Amino acid sequence: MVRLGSSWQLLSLAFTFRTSEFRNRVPAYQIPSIPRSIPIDPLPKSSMSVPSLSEGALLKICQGDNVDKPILQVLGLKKLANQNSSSDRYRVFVSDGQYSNSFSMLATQMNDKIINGSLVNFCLIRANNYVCNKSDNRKVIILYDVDVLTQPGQVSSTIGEPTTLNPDGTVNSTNAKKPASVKRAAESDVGPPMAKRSPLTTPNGNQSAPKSSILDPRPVYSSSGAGSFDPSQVSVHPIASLTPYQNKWTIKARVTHKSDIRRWNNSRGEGHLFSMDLLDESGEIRATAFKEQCDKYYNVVEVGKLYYVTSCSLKAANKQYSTLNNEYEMTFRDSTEVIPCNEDASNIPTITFNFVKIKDLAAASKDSVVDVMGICKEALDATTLTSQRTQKEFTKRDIRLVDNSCNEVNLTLWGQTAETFDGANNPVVVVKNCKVSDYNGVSLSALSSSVIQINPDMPQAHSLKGWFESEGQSAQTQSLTQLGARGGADGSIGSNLKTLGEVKIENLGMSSEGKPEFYSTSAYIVMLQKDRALYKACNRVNDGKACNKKVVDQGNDQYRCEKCNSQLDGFTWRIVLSFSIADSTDNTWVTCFQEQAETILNKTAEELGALYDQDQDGYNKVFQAATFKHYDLRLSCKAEHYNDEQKVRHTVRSVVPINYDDYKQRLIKDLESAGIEIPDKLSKGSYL
DNA sequence: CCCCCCCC
Repeated sequence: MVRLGSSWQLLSLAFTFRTSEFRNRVPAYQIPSIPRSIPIDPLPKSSMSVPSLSEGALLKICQGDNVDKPILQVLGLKKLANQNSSSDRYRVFVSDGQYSNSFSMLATQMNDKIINGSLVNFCLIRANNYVCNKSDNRKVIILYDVDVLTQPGQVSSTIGEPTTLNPDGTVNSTNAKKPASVKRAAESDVGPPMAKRSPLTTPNGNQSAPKSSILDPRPVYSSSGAGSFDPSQVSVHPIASLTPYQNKWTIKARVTHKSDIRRWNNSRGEGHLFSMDLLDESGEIRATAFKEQCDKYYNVVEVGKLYYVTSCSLKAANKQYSTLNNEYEMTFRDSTEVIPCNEDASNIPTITFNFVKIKDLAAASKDSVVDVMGICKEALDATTLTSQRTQKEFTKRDIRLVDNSCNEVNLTLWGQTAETFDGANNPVVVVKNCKVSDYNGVSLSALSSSVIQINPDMPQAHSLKGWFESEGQSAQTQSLTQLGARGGADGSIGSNLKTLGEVKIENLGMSSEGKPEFYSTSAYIVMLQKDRALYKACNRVNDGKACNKKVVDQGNDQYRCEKCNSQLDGFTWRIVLSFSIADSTDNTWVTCFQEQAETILNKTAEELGALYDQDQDGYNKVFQAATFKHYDLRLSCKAEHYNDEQKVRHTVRSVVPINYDDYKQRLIKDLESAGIEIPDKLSKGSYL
């Protein structure tokens, strides 16, 4: 009964389909899942009657005709091998009673109908929304929205004797039935007027399709004919159907994001590029234009507008750098064209937001990507910094957002966005795709993929503005971003709280190349390196900043600083302290500098230098006294190379004597979450 | 062919 050829597997390899879920940008409180109980589609009142199939619909669809809501029978379902996709995909064998087609796919948002048992073999469906896509030489029908018209078991056999369509959507002359009933596209009375045929646009010959009058493929726009673009000649493909294996296609999509032009210069060469995000009914994809294409199209493309885009190269998207819901990304090539589209755009979605209330950011996991809307309560000035890591200069600006959850959060803007931001008159700021960071508690950081809108004309924005003007600006609010809230500069125990054993097991600091990772811990100092703890430093002040680089003692009260390239009469003592910290799980050697070292040794660098010169015994006692003290520490760690060997260096960023109230509360919580009951005699209540 | 998103 169900005819499953070996091509099932082939198709599953060539075909990819993505869900409309936004993967990789799912905070902890928003876990996508398939609902467990889904109501079965409402049935017609006369539930025992079986509607007629739309005979011939599948052939028409494969020829490009638009058949309105055809009624089809499901003859088979096959779950495809899950290729790292977040959701199962089903291939459907469908029949219209006259023809059957084994190259149909069920959009994943329809999966619930299979899971709840309503979409079963032999059932009848109405395809409310579908597309027919040409993938290589195959016609693939994607069923976006179907209603199941029969109850399970109501129909238990194949209706009619359908002829299987060829993979390319054609039918062989020997088994073609009732061809007269199949109208030519141009004569069709359903759907929009179709394009005229041209012999030049039938590229694939008719080897497998002798009955050419019926079986000619639809005209396909050829980008080789410069300036020949005619939207009416074009078969528009859904973004979700694009794969690297197709050469010629056109999408009709809205630009939801456009990056600045960025320049690069590395070992592989130099150049410049911009990228944009494209959205249609079926999905989204990022497109990048390099060099000539960047110059050609940067000014053509406007955010929010619709374009036909043709013939880019597709390659696997690097999910590390994109939160877009697509396995692929596009690269412009010479033959790519981007043509503004002024047609009706009602079916092309506009950018959508999935706003998270500021209050709820406290529960969002670090590095998740969220959309936020808030009133800009304050905008600090833009400042210029130099990255320690890359030595590149960049601009940043912190702004403070508040919403009607009466919570505030800092959002950091970067680069051009930071420079041009205008926070005057408390604008509504909408930001799509910003990163949740644990800096100073909870804060937000814009990404290059962030879309920022100021005072957008949206109902929620107007209502937020109204709230702020009427009550918000004088309301009692609380900020999630504050020093010390979670791992702040005051050293209070903070976010990313780890035991030393966890830090090692998790290889903290090893993953992100050269970029420090921060963590907090409570530990004892068990051993200090007292030799080489001091160095003589350059005391020159340049631009208000001390040089502090190590100087060479010339022996005649003269010191040489290579950094400043100068001879000095004096120096200042500075401390670089190495010590080992331990908790019940492990121990770690860490480094700390001047300020934190002075806290730990309870001496200033100058005092310690004097002891070093004049009182060896006193110097040693300073280190003895510092041993076996218990601290709350904030550390950063990153991998560094020491001749071929990779080691993680841990640096103390802040240190305060342990807060035992906090510490015992954490221990009690840990014990309880491990399922251990706290005996009553410990009067837990007094601790919590 | 980029892939930086920086601050502690």
